[in-house]
Amino acid sequence: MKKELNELMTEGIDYAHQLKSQLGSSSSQESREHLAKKILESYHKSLTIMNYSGELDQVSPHSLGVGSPKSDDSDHQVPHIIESSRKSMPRWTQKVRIAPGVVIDRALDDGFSWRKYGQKDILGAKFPRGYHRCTYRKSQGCEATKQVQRSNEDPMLFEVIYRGIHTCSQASNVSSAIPVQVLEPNQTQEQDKLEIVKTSLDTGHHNYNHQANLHQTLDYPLPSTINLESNTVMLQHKDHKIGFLGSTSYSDLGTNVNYNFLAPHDAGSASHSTINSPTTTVGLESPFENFGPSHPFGGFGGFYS
DNA sequence: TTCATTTGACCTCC
DNA sequence: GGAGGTCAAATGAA
Repeated sequence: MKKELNELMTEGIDYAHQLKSQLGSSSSQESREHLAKKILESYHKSLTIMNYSGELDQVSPHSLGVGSPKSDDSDHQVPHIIESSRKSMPRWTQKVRIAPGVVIDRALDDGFSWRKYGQKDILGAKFPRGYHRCTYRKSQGCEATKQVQRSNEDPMLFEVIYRGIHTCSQASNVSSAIPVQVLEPNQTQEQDKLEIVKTSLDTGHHNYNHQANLHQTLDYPLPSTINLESNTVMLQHKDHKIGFLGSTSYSDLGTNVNYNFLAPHDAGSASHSTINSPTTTVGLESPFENFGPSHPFGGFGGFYS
């Protein structure tokens, strides 16, 4: 299995190099897309293998309430489990900078529909924190929530804390749950994996027009081509056991590419629920879906989900 | 009429 | 006891 993994990763790197070399040439868009697709396939397979290495079983999808969201009894069977596992719910943070003139609601639109259920003044914060939950919480038992906090220093900067994974029908329409991953210092194995993926993705990004005004607090630079105001995602977990769980997407000339990668450990629930696919455990979407300008990814900063 | 937002009260955790 | 998070009634918008 290790050998197979190695080969797949190496294959991905090869394709990435090919893609990189083509970026400077006049090769066709199709050719580049084909290579990018190959890269994604390689990593998709690799991550699938990694996910099946056993570590994911620590947390079953059901235990996190991401079983069939349309189950009639979902509201009744899961609650106590959710209650006890709320702390271990996947949590990540995204920072969104609003450009002047941009409607805040639109800028913060991540493709999911949220219902605000509370607002609270936070100690030391100039602005109140808004509490939102998935609109389909009642009807589909979706436990995803988010908190929106405006920055003290920069009123145009919003910190959005997501908790839980969407299990509602939106999850299959809005492909990825998490945009880009920032690794914590003590993450090693997963970091290596991500680095490889990142390297590949970077090669594909460099040829894109730069319109992004990225505000970054990332440990590594984001591809400078992501078409969004800003994004920062940190997957947090108390015991740091969670691997990495993230995705990125970018757009170029109408072609939007969305990556969604996922590693072992506690991220298991997300891998199942993010895309609602019974046959896929790695949240890797078809990389070349075309989204119209009205698509969530085509909106605000182009992505997230 | 339905659905979303607001907001004070209540609950939970540290 | 205090701060953060959630509930739920009241209110508003479509």
